[in-house]
Amino acid sequence: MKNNAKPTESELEILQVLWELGASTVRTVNDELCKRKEAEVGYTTTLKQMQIMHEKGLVSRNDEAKTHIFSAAIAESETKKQLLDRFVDHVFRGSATSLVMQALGGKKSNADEISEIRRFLDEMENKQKGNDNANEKGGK
Amino acid sequence: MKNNAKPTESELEILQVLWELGASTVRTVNDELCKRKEAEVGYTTTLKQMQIMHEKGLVSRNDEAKTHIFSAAIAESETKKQLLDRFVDHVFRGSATSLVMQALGGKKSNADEISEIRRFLDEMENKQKGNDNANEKGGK
DNA sequence: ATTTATTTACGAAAATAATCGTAGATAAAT
DNA sequence: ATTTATCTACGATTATTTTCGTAAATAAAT
Repeated sequence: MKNNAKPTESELEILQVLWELGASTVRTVNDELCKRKEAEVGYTTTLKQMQIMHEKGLVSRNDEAKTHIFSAAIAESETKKQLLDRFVDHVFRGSATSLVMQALGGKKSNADEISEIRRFLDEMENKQKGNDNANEKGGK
Repeated sequence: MKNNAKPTESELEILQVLWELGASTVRTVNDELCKRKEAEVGYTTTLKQMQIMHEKGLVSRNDEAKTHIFSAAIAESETKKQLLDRFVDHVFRGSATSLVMQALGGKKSNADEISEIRRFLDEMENKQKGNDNANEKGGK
C-alpha cells in the first residue's frame, strides 16, 4: 500500500499504455507509443525503460513464455492521485480549489461537464455529512 | 503573447517567489528558497539558475544598481494555465473533468470549498449562456 | 542443422537539469 | 589605499533521465 516511486515522464507514458491496454508485450507497448507520439521510439529504448520500471517495481513481468508480458504494478487512480497532489503542492501551493478554478476556467468546459461536476459535488456533500471530522492532517 | 519555455521544477520555485514577493535580489530569493525547502540552497546555485532564466526570458533583470533586481517575466496565471494544460494532457489524457474529480475527491475538500466551487460553476454557466457557440475549437 | 526473425540483457552515450567552487568586479568601511 | 563584504560571471561537476547499439539467447522457418 506504499509506493513512493514517482514515475518519470516517459515511465508514465508506458504506464498509461498498460493501464489502457492491459498486460502487453514490449512490442505492443512500443507500437502504441509510436502511434501516440510524434517521433518514433526505438524498440530497445522502450525495452530498457520497462526493464528499469521492473526493477523499480512499477511494472510486473511474466516471463514464462518466450516473450515477456508486462503489466502495471501500481494502481492508476492511486498513481494519478499522487501525481496530482504533488502538482497541486508545487504549482498551486496546496490549493486544490484554485487548481479547479483554473482547470475549469481555462478549458472549454461545456454544459454537460459542468452538470457532471455538479452531480459529483452533490455526492461529495452527502458523504461529508455522514462522516464529518476526518479532516485533520498535519500539513506544514 | 507566446512563451513556450516550460520552466523546470526549480525554475518554477523561483518564479513562485518572484510572483509572491515581487521584484527581488538573488539574495532575497535565495533566503526565501531556504525557508521553503528542507535542505539549504547554495547562493551561487540560485544565482546561476536565475542567470539561466534570464537568458531564457523567464525573468527580467534591472542591473542599473550594483545588485541586480529580478522580476518574473511571465505571468503567473498564464504560466500555471500552461503547466496545468500540459499536466492534464499527460496524466489525464486531456480530460479536465476527471482531473477535477480526482482533485476534489482525493483532497480534503471542506464544505466551504465545495460551495465556492459551486458558485464558480454558476458563474461559468451564466457566461456560457450569454455567449454560446464560442466553443468550436480545433479539438482532436 | 543452418538460417532468419525476434527478443532480452547489458552497457554506454547523449541530453537535460541541478549544484557549486573559484575568480574577478564592485563598492563600502577603515 | 587597503581591507572587507557582497555580488556577478564562468566553468565544471554531479545527478538524473532518455536513448540506443551490440551481443547473446530463443525459437521459428527452411
